[in-house]
Amino acid sequence: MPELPEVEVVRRGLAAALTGRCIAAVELVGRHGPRAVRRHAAGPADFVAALTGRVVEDVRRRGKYLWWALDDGDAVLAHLGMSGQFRVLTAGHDQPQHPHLRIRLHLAEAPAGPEPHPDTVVDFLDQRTFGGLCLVAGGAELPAPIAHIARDLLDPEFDRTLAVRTIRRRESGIKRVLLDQSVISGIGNIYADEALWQARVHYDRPAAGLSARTVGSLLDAAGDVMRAALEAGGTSFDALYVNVNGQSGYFDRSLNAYGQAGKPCPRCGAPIRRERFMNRSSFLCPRCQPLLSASGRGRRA
DNA sequence: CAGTCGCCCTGCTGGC
DNA sequence: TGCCAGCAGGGCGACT
Repeated sequence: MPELPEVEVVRRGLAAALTGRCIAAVELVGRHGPRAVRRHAAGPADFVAALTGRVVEDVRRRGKYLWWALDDGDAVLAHLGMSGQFRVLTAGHDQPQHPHLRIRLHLAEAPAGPEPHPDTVVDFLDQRTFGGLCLVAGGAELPAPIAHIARDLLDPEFDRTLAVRTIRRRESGIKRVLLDQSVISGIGNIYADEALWQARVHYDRPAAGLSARTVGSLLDAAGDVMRAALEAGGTSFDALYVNVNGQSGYFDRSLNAYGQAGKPCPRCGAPIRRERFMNRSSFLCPRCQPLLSASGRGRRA
């Protein structure tokens, strides 16, 4: 469930722990350790060897991806998938290993000293194993595997006018388009439903049939809700999303539609409904978010 | 080429 | 009590 706000919380935590540090040692842990680096084409052993001794210069993010810019221009690209977590441990990491631990990095102060920093470890945990890391040559600015991902709503260079135009050219339902990371990145199921609720738009309205003004307000709503979620430390329903210190965010208390089936719409009081769409759940207010606009406006050919 | 769909995976929950 | 279906769902590859 990590979407943009959750990944940004993680990025900030990793930046504080990794920037200016050297990766002194890399462990792939257990049966699923190698799986966590499956996107590294040269294989698990190469990943470990290639990463060891590298110095992290910066931690960057686009949409739901984050990457560590290394001082030689390469990058370590990471995606949390459904359940990936980074944990920074500065002391006491001799406790029993977490069952979902896949990768453990031992840090040292840069320039690389002969001894690993005794107390600083970065762990990658992943229950459902959809996430993972890989090393991308020359990827510090923007790793090639994610070059097709569009800028996200919190990117200073995000082009709202361009995004509105792109969305309105798509022959598909609006939620499908919002979830398409090549159109705008960072939005997942939770924030898509929240933005649609905020803008009073049904998830299956054809994107091409929406006015530029409606699409604009939808983007603004998505940006607003993700900024608010970021301030709240992200959305946590369970133990699957936490920050690098293992703490939950509390934005789930502020959700208006997602996960609220049966509860009254905070705006009009009608019960929020859960429907299946794209093999996922969609939550909406049937009164505020009608599939057909009130005027009927049937543009049937 | 744009759009759609199935699959990857683990762990928890609910029904019988 | 135990078993299994269903659910959670981001992203990619394979189709139409």
